Amino acid sequence: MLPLPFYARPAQQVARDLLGKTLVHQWQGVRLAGRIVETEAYCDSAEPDLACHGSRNGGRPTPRTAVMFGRAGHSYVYFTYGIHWLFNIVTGEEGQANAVLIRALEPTEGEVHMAMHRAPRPRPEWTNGPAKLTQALALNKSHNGLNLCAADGVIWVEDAPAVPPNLIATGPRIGLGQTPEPWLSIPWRYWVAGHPFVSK
DNA sequence: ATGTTGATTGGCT
DNA sequence: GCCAATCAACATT
Repeated sequence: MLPLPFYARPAQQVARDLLGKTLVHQWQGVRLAGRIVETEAYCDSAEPDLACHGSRNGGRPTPRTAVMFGRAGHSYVYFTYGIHWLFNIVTGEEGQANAVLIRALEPTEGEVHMAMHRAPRPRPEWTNGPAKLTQALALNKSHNGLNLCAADGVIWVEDAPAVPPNLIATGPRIGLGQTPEPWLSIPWRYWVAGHPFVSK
C-alpha cells in the first residue's frame, strides 16, 4: 500500500500522482477496487482555498472538517446534497486542511458487487463520478477518518505505474458554484486524458 | 429558531 | 438544458 510519505505532500502533487493507482475497499470479504483516473486538489496554498471546506469557519476545524486538519493518509468522507457521500484523502501537513477528492475510477476487482450497487446502469456509470464511485465501493459515513496506511485497515491505495505526464490533463474543478476567483478557475482537477471513466 | 447552501446525480423537457 | 431530491453544516435572526 502507499505509505504515509506519499500523502504528506502538497495536495496538487498527490492528486496528480494518485492517477493510475488502485483504490481498494475490503468489503464483506471481497476486494472492491478500481484504478483512479480523476482527482481534484483542495487547499494547500499560502492563501485559503475558498472552495475548500477547511477554509470555512475562519480556517479553523469544525466537527465536519476536523479530519482534513489531521494527519495525511486518512480518509475524509462527507455527505452532501442530502444524498451523496464523497471520498477524499487527507494530504499535506497536520494542522492544514488539505485533501484530494477522488472523482472517478475504472473498476478492476469486485465488479460483480459494483454492478449490484449500481444496477441497472451501464458499466461506465458505475464509477465515473465522485458520488457514483462511493456507491459502487460501498463507502459511507462509517469510513470517515480511517487511516489508509494502517496494516489492518479496510481501505487503502496500492501502487501502480505512474501515468505518463503527457497523458495527464488538467482543468478547473467541478461544481464549485459561487466560489470566487481565482479559486473557481484554478486548474486543480487532474484526469487521464481521454479515459472513458472520467466524469462528465 | 429559521433560512441557505452545497466538491452531485438522475430523470424529464 | 433544467430541476428536484434531501439533509447536515453553517450563517443569520
